[in-house]
Amino acid sequence: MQDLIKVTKALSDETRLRILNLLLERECCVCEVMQALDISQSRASRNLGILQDAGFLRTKRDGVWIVYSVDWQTTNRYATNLARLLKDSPLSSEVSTQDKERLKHAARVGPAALRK
Amino acid sequence: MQDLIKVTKALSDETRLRILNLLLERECCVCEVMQALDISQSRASRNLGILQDAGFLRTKRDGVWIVYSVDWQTTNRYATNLARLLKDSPLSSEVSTQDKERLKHAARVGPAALRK
DNA sequence: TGTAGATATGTGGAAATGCGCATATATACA
DNA sequence: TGTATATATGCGCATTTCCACATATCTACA
Repeated sequence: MQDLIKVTKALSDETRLRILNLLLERECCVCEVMQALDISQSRASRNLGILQDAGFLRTKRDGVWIVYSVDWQTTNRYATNLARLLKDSPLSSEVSTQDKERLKHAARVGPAALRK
Repeated sequence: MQDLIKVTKALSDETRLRILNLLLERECCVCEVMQALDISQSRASRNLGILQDAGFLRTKRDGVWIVYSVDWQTTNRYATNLARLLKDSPLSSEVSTQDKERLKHAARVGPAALRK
């Protein structure tokens, strides 16, 4: 039961829904998520962490960057089911369209560079 | 997107998860839910309302009682998917087992009678 | 038509959540 | 081995959520 609660709680937030929706398109590092959703670094990092803790995401290091991607091998079966549901019918709202558009132009450049 | 948030938010609470899990067994009036989960009347009513608002439940009147049941005809497709997911693999925790056990012995008797 | 009783809802308070800001951590690369 | 920089996290504040208690509503049935 706690597994299911964790999963639904993770998805019951607009920011995290947008992030998962984005990562279903392609894997991203934190700084790309920041740019795509136009949110702060701590906000991106924290919400990615919550999605990962719920079993939706996994990480790998790529040079300087931590790359998050959807974890289809997760042990939380509910997460797999929900991720598939969202993949089969992606968000179609104005916001999520913009997210994906901004992702196209996002550079793999960290917060330090973005501040300038 | 808001539909999906509403649905996941509705399920991200233990009380409501227990209620939906219960109603997947059989329809119930509010007083039966109170008894099965051993919760207060206002708590039962409010959470049933939230589940209904999210698209999971529908109601019908049966004499003095309002009977809640899973709405498989809901317009919120996410609700149908989640309800099916939960139906296919019901909660198996200690708590939910007790809920179903208490439901067996629940009488269709209102709060007034239960207070005595 | 009155009323008992089942259900819904207003309210206040405690706890949880989400965020920005500042700072800590950790690692790639010189 | 030092350091620049990407990511994680402690903290305080504002907002939301959840509950119990009390009260309102609404309808079946006398």
